[in-house]
Amino acid sequence: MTETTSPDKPTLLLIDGHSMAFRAFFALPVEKFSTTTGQHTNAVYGFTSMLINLLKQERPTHIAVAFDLSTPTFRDAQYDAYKAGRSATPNEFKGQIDLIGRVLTAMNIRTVTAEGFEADDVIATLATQGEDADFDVLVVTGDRDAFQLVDDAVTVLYPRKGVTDLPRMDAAAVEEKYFVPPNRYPDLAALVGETADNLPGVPGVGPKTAAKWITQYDGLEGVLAHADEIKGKAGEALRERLDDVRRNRQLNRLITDVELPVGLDHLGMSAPDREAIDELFDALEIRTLQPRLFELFGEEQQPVVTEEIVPPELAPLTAAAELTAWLDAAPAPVALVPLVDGADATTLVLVAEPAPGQGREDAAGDAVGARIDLTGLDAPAETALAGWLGDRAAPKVVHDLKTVYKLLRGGRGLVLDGVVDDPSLSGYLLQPDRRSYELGDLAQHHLRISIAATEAAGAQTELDLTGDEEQTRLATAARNGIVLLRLSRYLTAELADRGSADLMTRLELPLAKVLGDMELAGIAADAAHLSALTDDFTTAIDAAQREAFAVIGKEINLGSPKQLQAVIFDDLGLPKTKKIKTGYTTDADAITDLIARTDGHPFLVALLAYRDASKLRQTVEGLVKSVADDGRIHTTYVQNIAATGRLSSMNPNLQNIPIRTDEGRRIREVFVVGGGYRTLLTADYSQIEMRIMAHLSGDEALIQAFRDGEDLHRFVGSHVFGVAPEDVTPAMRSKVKAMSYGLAYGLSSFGLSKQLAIGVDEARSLMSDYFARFGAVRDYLRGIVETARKDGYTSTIEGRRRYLPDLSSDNRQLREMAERAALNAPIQGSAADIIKKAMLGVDRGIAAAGLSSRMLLQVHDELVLEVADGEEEQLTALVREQMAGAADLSVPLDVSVGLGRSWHDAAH
DNA sequence: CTGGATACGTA
DNA sequence: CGTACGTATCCAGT
Repeated sequence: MTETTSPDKPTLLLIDGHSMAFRAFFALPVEKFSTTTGQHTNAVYGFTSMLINLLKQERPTHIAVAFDLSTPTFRDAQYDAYKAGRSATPNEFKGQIDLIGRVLTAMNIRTVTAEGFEADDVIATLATQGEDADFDVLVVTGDRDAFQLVDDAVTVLYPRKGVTDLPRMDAAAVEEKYFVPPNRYPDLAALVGETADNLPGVPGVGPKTAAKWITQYDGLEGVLAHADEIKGKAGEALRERLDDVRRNRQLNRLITDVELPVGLDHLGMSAPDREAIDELFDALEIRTLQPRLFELFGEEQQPVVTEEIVPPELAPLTAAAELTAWLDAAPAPVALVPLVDGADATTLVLVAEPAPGQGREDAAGDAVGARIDLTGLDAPAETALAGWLGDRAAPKVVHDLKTVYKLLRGGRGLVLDGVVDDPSLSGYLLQPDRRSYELGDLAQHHLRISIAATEAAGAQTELDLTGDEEQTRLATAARNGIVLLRLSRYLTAELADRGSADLMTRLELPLAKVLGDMELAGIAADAAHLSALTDDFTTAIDAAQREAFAVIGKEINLGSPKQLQAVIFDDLGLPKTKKIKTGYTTDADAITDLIARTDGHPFLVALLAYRDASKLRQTVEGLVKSVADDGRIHTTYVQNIAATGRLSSMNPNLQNIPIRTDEGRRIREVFVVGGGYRTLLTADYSQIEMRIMAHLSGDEALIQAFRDGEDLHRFVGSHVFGVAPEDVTPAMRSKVKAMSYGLAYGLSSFGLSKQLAIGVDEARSLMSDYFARFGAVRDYLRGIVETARKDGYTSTIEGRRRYLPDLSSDNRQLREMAERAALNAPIQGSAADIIKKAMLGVDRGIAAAGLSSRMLLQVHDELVLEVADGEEEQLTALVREQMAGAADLSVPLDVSVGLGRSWHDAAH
């Protein structure tokens, strides 16, 4: 495979990260490598590409990448001007080092640094350790000082040009090039000098002269001792520079005994974290490298522990006595994995294994498993099972609790309780920005094990399963059960370490069941009204379309931005709007602006009317499609999508039903009270985010305003504009309102000016007046970003974290995006915490009072409930109490409640 | 058929 | 050059 490494010896690959990244940076054109967000990636790409080549060619068994630290080294202490005179690091390079670090982490390659030392010293130390342990050692660096390490075991790969041409500098190659053996290379370098390190050598002395002297006097010491014997101009120059040469030699000696946090046994090669690589390479838009990398590590070479996980035999439990006996004997907690056929759970697979320390030392074989055929249980067994499932004192672990809960409750009326962990939720609390919480992804990421089937067992729906397939499904489920238990052990410990155990067990886990109930309930839809709306909107669409076509004298697809651009900017020759990737935007803001500038161009007016109507029809049609057989619409809430802690709603999304326009609001008439219930109730928090801001900032004026029940925007307006509250005009009020909300989003004066259609100067003075009056708000917002930058994350009032690594990015766009996210996350996230607590309170309150009313929808700051006959008053009081009492802030939480037969009518 | 880009609804 | 989402459509790529 390679010419110099022996196949029987382990190979240690050591890379000087900074040096090679820098080479890569200059080898590849920076303008050709950047992401859509403007992050330059040429060094990352070049470095990673080089690394993949090296892994392929050299097949190292061990690997490390050494980096310099920005802190001074002992060399700086010895020589003020060490490395001085280097031109400043190009801006485009900064930050790519961090990204390379992230690539290495994802590849499971250790990076090594040492305070007070350079990467070279780290490499020299590891190379020496490797050599002592009888490794073949390869050093990849653009720093010639490394030549001193070369010997029979150590070879330097020194870039000739770029980062792909890496000739092997073994002892013979060094000697051929520099006329001295490797161990004397630093002697030679001391005489010749090293520009890169700002170490001037002896003028007029090049490698040839230096080598001659070194050979003649047996090393640098000899040369210095006999300096006065050396004749000629070069000898004179040497005598004038003796101190420089001694200093050079002192500085270019690499340290081979640096104390390092890692040893060789930490540096074994392992496969990359596929998911992390995918995520990172996608983000960096260097996807072409993925196949090259994964080609190196064929699936079978991934660190698959599947075969090490021996799924336990599954004891078939049918009789009540068997069931109880098994459950009594199983160590806690029990992993619960349902097998699904269609939408119905047919079999439950139960797995348990003692935690390390809980059982025997060699606990590997102690896992136990059982399966329960749900279709073949007699009444006593059914009762025993139901008792255990509903026993909150019987600890269980499941993946995707809400789905399992619905499956059992909806399909078989079995109520699940006592779930102590769900990795799809604990994984989310640990890393709310992840995009997948599939069992396999989590296992790979957190446990470094790779399971082939990431789907919960039982995703298949084939009706006629052969026996073998059935066995496979059972074995997969059993294996997933084990993974579930181990994952849960890890995640639970991590959450506890962080102090977030309560957030998990007292908020998210119980909420999953509440959401499950809401999804099962759904909300009744008025079918007749839906079709009436479809007709109305269709009429409006047709009219608008006819009008638009009449103006331009031809028929186009009004839904095609491309065709719209051609008509608006070419045919009609109207002024250009904001530039976007595909030309000029035709979004509503821009069109509205154009209408103003063209004095109401009829095509544009018709276009907006068309857009409005078709958007509404589209929404209505979506709803029509999602009405279930029970005449109700069942949305799905996703508990682990929004990085701030909010819920999201999908299939259909009931959190974006129109309300702002009269026409749109009519869609809310579709959502009505269902049979057996009296009315709908809506309850929402007023200005919850502003109240949270007042609370978190501790701004006395703002807090007092809320306590006094003032009209918030009027109050703020009176302070900002310096007028009496009653003299605040509607225009002033709306400006202040926009600004107040904008602040929580990191709004800039530019953004404010654009939104309010005022000058940037006016926007800026508006903001400074605002902050002059509400200084604590400014201090708070500033503090959030500082703290987040320091800690790496933001926190909500319930301790929910969001990690924002981009806060320290040197890419301005990325960094500023992270800063705005940091401003918003604690506010939006705290609001999410509060309404989630309120939902739990309402749910428990309803149960405790024995009411029949139920919660149906959550829309971030609003709840919609279905009220049973005669429960209006009690429920109103209960909801108010629970929502208002969900947090103890320094301001009251105002809740407004409305009743009505439809969502529209219940608004207030 | 998939995915990016665009547009737009909500809090 | 305002956060957080989900969905529909068009269109160019596979």
